[in-house]
Amino acid sequence: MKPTTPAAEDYLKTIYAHTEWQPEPITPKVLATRLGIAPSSVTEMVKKLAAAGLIAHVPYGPLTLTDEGRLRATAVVRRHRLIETWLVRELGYTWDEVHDEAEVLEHSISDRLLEAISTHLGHPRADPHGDLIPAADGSTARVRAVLLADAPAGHSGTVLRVSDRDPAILRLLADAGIGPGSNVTVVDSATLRLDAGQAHPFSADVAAAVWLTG
Amino acid sequence: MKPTTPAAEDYLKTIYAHTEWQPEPITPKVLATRLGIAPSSVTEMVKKLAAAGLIAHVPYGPLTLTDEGRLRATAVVRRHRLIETWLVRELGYTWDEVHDEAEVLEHSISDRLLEAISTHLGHPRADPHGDLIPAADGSTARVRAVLLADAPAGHSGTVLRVSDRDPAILRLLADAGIGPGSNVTVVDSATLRLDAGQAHPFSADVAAAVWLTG
DNA sequence: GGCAAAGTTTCGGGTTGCCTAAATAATCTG
DNA sequence: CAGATTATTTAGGCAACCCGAAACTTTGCC
Ligand SMILES: [Fe+2]
Ligand SMILES: [Fe+2]
Ligand SMILES: [Fe+2]
Ligand SMILES: [Fe+2]
Repeated sequence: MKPTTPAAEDYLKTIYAHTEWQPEPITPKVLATRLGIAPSSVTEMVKKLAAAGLIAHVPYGPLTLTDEGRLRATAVVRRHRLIETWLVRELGYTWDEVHDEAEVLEHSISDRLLEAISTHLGHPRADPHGDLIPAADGSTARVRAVLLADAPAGHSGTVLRVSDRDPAILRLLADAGIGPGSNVTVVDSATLRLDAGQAHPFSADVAAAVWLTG
Repeated sequence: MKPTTPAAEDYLKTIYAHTEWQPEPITPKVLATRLGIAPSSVTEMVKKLAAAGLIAHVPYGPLTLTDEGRLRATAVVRRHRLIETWLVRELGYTWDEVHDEAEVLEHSISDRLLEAISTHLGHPRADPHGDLIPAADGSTARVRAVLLADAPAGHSGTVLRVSDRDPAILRLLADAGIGPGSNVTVVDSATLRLDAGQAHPFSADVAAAVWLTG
């Protein structure tokens, strides 16, 4: 089967990522927005990916990965998250600085290097943001999680994951001492209590980026 | 000034590398061969690089770097060699395995990551093959060296550098225990004595890859 | 049901970087 | 120094990705 190009890898990864924490498949419009390109460009690439058997697509319908497509996607995600973990653990990066670097390197490193890094790190299961790292065979654990925005007042849980899409949110949370593993209680729709200690107000943006145990 | 593409970086790097251990500037034909592409492709890219002020070129003449071009080239060489050093020192690669990986990564890592790696390694001055690593400002030390093929019988010296172009040669030398820092004596045009110890026959290919102190 | 808005695709273009084949310039050789 | 060889450039094409504008579906709403 034909090797995937960096551009194709980004399409597959983004299609995959969209269903990682919610069920609905992605549409071309949303995909175009996420990738920062024109919808017409998506149509074109979608045709190629469908022809290559990596995605299923009926005209005007949503985009879903085939088994082969999902395998390719998780391979990219594995690269991305291992690179992020490595940058934080070995090279002094903070969790808000690693995403962009990983975005590039995920398309460049060889399988050999990837596994060397994984071994070097002791085969971590999650990246600095709490995202699970798929295994080399593509298998991924599934975790039940509740978006902070959807958590009722009084809900108590552990922070599982923070989306790394917005570095500013990551810096904000780091300053508050909140990250994966933190035990928190939702005081009200805009306030969080950390470890039965200090209360922190939070914005809607933050609420849409933080995931807690159910 | 316009950022360089991976392809352009490879052109500049290869033009630079050609004059690193010998004076004659490279010709389009040789450059095409080194890059593994057609001569006409070189003509095309050369026009762009000349227009960008990175190389000097008169039709049917040789290719030489401008100051700006040399700066860009040494930046790529710095990346390449730091990556090679990092792979060997931190990730268990042997010196014959690193070149191809570095060939890709040199175009992908950010300045930030490059300097983090350099710091992590304690700012090494040479890569695993003995090639000097240019400083961040582009400055490079110059070393007088003699190609083993040009060394007279009886010549004694230290191995300064082994070309990493042919991994087989690197494996051969590693097996013989010969590398940068080894003290050797040229017995005759096909035999080398290591540290006044064991004698090793060597081929013309090896003789063209090993550089000794003068 | 009918129509406007939103989403998707088609179409014509543009850039980068590569190719082969053919033309042209430079160099070598007898 | 002329013909042959080699190097270089020109010309025409191709694949990967991207774009905007226009056409065409689908959806949402009165
Ligand atoms: Fe990320
Ligand atoms: Fe992440
Ligand atoms: Fe190398
Ligand atoms: Fe090297």
